[in-house]
Amino acid sequence: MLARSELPPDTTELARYLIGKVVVRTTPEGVLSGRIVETEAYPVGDAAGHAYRGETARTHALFLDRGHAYVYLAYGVSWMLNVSSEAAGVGAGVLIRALSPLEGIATMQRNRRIQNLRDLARGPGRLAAALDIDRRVDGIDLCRRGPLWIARDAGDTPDDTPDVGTSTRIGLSQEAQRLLRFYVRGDRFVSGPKALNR
DNA sequence: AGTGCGATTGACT
DNA sequence: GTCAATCGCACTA
Repeated sequence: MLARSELPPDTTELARYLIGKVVVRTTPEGVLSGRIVETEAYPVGDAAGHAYRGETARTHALFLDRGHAYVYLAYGVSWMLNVSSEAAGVGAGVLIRALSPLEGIATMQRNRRIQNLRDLARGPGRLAAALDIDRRVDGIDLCRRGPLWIARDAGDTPDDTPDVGTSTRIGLSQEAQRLLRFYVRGDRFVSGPKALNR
């Protein structure tokens, strides 16, 4: 499990820091997990961020201390998993965009109703569906063991650092030019157009 | 109360 | 490559 004190207290640094960490979901079906291979930062003052116009019922979790889950429904279709990223009362977050599946792959395949490993958790809505994430886990503390938390892979070593690329964020009409997306170069579980993944 | 549109996806050409 | 699905905000009146 990650201690809150080790999370960089800055949204953009946290987005970079979370690459390579592991999202763990515990359900009655068993443990589901995947390594984070793609994130996006939505820092303070970002017009594309949900916290930009202040706290509302929906965005409450973005204003919790860093390391809490903010989960919302996009386009009425897909759930999005974010990690709150600043001090309590300050609204900002990191969107988790893709996972490399680790544990519980058969259950994820059932949750997604597909077999193809590459498409299981490649994209924010897909990863939420694979891990059975929805509003039930909104506001959960990801720095405590529970239904949803973030871990460091047991196999990680300091010299095992992935090659992380930076690009513009995906699907935005505002603040579209800012380089706030982070991804593992060459990883087949990263989403987005080829041009953004060099 | 009505409107516009979004941090997406899957089906289809 | 195009496009509809589907829902809940945020905003206007």
